[in-house]
Amino acid sequence: MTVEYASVSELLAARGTKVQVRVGESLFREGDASTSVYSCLFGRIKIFVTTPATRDLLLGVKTPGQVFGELSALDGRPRSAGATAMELSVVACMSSDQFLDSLRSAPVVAVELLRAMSEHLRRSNARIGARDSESTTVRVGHLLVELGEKFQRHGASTPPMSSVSLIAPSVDLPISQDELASWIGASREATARSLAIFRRAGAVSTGRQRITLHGLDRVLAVTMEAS
Amino acid sequence: MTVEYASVSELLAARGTKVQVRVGESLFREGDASTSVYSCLFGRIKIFVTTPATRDLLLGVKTPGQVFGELSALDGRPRSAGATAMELSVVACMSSDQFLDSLRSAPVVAVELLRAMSEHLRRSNARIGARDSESTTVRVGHLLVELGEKFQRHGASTPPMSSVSLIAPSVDLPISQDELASWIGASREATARSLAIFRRAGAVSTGRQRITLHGLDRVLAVTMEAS
DNA sequence: TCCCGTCTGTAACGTCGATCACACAACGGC
DNA sequence: GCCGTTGTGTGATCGACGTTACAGACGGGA
Repeated sequence: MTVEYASVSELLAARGTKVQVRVGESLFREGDASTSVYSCLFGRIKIFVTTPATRDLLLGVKTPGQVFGELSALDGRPRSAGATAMELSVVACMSSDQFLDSLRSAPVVAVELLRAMSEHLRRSNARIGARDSESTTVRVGHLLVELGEKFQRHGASTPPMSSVSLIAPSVDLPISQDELASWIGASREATARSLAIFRRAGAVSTGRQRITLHGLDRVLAVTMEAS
Repeated sequence: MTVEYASVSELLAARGTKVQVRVGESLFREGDASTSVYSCLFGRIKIFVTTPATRDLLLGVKTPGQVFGELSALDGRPRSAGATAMELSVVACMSSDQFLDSLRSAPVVAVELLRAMSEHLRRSNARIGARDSESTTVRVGHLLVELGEKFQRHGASTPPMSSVSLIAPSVDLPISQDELASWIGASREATARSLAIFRRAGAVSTGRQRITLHGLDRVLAVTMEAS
């Protein structure tokens, strides 16, 4: 007899195999034939496609409670994207067969997964629309806010330096400009130029492998006025 | 007692309400609160988002047997895209509630829908990747091939004019350059220039509201050499 | 500590495509 | 048939971004 779960992440947390992954370690790569499904329990996993030569393009960042790798588990086709740990993480995984059995015996979980995939599809479609009509600066701004939200939740944020920081707490993003650039599909130089705009506006500070956001609202404000 | 169906389209074909839609008629628009789910029984339905002003961006074309409008039915959020008939069509529709009940009582259908949505997600992600690395001409070529495949299946193709046509049958696309341009997210002028390349290569003929493909393989060949 | 590799920051230049501008063809209404 | 409207085809200009190039900063290893 099986216990009832409300979502795929609960199912995986309870019945999946726990695996620890180190920074930069890859769970699977684009084109792989593996069909396991994963759930992030701790840490951050980046999902990306490798487009022309060696350029990655960020599709999303998985944080605790989020499921990934479900596409190949559902249709049996090769991985459409790669998954790599951005920091020390713990994931739960399960074989495609066991996963599909669970879905068939627990329709509630299947419907919950359908809802989660709806969100993905909405995001992807919105991104397709945004691609054409937004400048590099706007795309940089959106990505910074998105990453900022992901990182401020469980991440180590900078201690407040003044009373202003209480209103707009700083968030450190431990990523290089190269990474940032490839994620939004722009050159590193264009990304650096855009970052300079945010820096001059006081919305971010930049350093080696580090981008500090001085309040997501301020970043968003600069993004907006760059229309 | 409910009959067992193998897929959502079968379910809708058997239990949904049939509706006829005329050319240009809209089933729902982006932002609408409706939550019905649809299946195309006959004809072609285009799915699109409206980005900045009055520009549409094509997300897909639904042909008989394909389901659409399922995102809002699954998560209850507003329509993320619009649906309009490209020609006289017949669709089957069902309320969100009845749809969700059916999924819960028929896990096989839910899993089948999950597989279909996996495909959508793969397509969307591939498109995000393609956006950055492909020129207008290449994007035009891909769209022409995609539309050509959709239209040659059930569409009225031009009668063969020579023995060559047997190898490379012509397909008529009844669309304007304006539409084509907005679908790939380019200006009409840039699209017209790209079409000129295909025309000079003999891969297509162009006319008023009409693009005739002289063999999908030839279109693809020109697309390739435009790398 | 020194040195080299990696990362950041910026400038110069070329190119693709958006925008503007205009000529012409096709179709529709009168 | 005549003319207004809509759609096609193409040239000119301009801006944003990719590319190339280089200078300086930081960090790790010998």
